[in-house]
Amino acid sequence: MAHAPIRLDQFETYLKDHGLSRTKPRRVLYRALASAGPQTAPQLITTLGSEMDRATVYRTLDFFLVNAIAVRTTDGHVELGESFRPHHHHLVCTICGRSQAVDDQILEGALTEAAKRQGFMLQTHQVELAGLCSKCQTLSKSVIQ
Amino acid sequence: MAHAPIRLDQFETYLKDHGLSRTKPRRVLYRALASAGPQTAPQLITTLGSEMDRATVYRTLDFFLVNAIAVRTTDGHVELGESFRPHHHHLVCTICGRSQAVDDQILEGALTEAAKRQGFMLQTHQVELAGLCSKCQTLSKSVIQ
DNA sequence: ATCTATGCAAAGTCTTTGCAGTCCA
DNA sequence: TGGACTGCAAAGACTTTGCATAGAT
Repeated sequence: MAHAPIRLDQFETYLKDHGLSRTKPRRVLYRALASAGPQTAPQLITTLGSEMDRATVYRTLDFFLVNAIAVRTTDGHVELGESFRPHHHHLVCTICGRSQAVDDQILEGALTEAAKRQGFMLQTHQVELAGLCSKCQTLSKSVIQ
Repeated sequence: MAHAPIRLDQFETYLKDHGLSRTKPRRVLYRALASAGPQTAPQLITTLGSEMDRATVYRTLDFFLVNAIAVRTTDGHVELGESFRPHHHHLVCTICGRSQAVDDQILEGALTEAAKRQGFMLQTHQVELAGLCSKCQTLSKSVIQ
């Protein structure tokens, strides 16, 4: 999964502007989410175990969620909020749980048009897609046949 | 939370048509989800603990998810899938709060195509749109100018 | 009759919590 | 310095797994 450059200074500014403490664990977790995308707590613990305690991962995750620095996705992963990454939606595989980002201008346009057909001027939207990824499509076929 | 009548026969038919076993625990879990709406595994275990084993709750939940009988929501709850409750999206006006249903085949097609572009076969989706309804667009213009 | 699903019980993970020490503003 | 944050360690909650039995087609 490709990601935009890590805007660590944007994060620091955000904390400062909101009167929140800037600590090492918060920076570490922010970098992890910015560079590796949506992850679960256990995944982050595995990756960051040497840099911060498990309890701190959970507490910092809660802190991020409460302060809108991150959001939870349909499949239980956590990712940076809208302010810290480009706008996109999710596509989750219902079998293997793999999740990938959708950044699709055609889809964005379709949403705007659909709203317009009903007389609305679209301001915001949330979209969650779920289905079978290419790998699981193949696997389920071979099982069924 | 108000819910549509429990279509247990629809569920039975679905299982039969897909060559899946119809068992008591599956019926119990289905009724629980149909009558009480989205719930977490622990909640279901508390409620149904006397009727089925914890392990069975988890296994049946997985079974429901894999077979698209249920889906997972953003906050980690599980609810019945599209086939077992009316499909609809919402369009909410951010000023007057008026909400209307969206039943737009073009939009549905656009979602399917967007998933396909990433190699996914779309099974379910959730869409929430928000913006200004025609009336409030007019009103806000007259206020601004 | 065969194959699948369930219950039981135990093991394995994940998450939360209390407290003492450390770091930030 | 004072208050907030972190690490450590233990407790608690959640989820998964193996195996024998019961149930479904």
